[in-house]
Amino acid sequence: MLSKRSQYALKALSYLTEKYKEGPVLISEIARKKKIPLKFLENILLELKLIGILDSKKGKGGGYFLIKPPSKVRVADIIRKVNGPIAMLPCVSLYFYERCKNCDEKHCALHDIMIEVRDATLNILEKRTLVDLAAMP
Amino acid sequence: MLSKRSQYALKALSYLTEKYKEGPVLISEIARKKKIPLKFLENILLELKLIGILDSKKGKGGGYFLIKPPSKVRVADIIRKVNGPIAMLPCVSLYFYERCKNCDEKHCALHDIMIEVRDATLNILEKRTLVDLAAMP
DNA sequence: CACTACCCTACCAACCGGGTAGAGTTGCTT
DNA sequence: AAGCAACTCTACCCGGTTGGTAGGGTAGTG
Repeated sequence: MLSKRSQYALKALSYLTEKYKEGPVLISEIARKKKIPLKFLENILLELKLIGILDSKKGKGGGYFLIKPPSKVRVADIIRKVNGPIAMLPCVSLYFYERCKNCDEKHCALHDIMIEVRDATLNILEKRTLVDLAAMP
Repeated sequence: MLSKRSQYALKALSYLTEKYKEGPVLISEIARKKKIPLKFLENILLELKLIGILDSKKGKGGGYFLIKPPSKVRVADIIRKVNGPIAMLPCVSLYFYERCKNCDEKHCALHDIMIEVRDATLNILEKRTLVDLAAMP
């Protein structure tokens, strides 16, 4: 499961994508519309800014906004940065790889299965961007 | 990512599958061979017994053993019982479903993407059993 | 009797999912 | 130019869970 933090981050980003052309959006507006605890969201948006996905403007008329066009931001990358590895095991992660101490990867059946799962997942998440998240009928 | 607990559980079960015909296996043997902290493993095996995957025998010649043929135990079910939901969001989980407070599932693009991911994952994990975990060359 | 699973307590460090207070920056108004 | 309101930003605190380490006691079985 994605952490609450990651779930909220995705929800917030999808809202910011909808409002992409309308300039800065208030934290409080996002919190209200997406039903996210205000102070927690504040913290999450700050992280997304440090990561380089969002930027913010202080003072009246301020708020948060996407720094890049939504079509350039992949869902897989957001999840990796906010939640961590997408793979189920460290020894099959592409971006967070760690060697397995208790098995030989060449002869580990668990390893093979989890690589399959990882590839199937990435095949979906790396093709999707924020644009796909905001596609509302 | 799977929790350490789940990773250890899978490793332990794959070892018990290899030794399926040889009777009870000592906790200490599993811990040594799979490099799992002994006391932590003790706790994990106990849970697997309560869940109904293992049984144990005390005294000399005792230990833990599989209660069912390895071919009857699906990897997906082990993960669900030890780790929890396989899906990335509660609102797309089959066995741990929770309604989404901040979106309408019929019009939520995130929801749709995560259902795709879930199905791709389950398509692999529900076909695999312990037999596949122990397949060593 | 020795062996082994079982069960309990206590401790620790780090992270998660929040809550609360207040300081700092900016823009608008007067 | 001053002041206020609208905002972000920073910091600290809480209870619970994760992933251990360590130790000891109990009970069933060959």
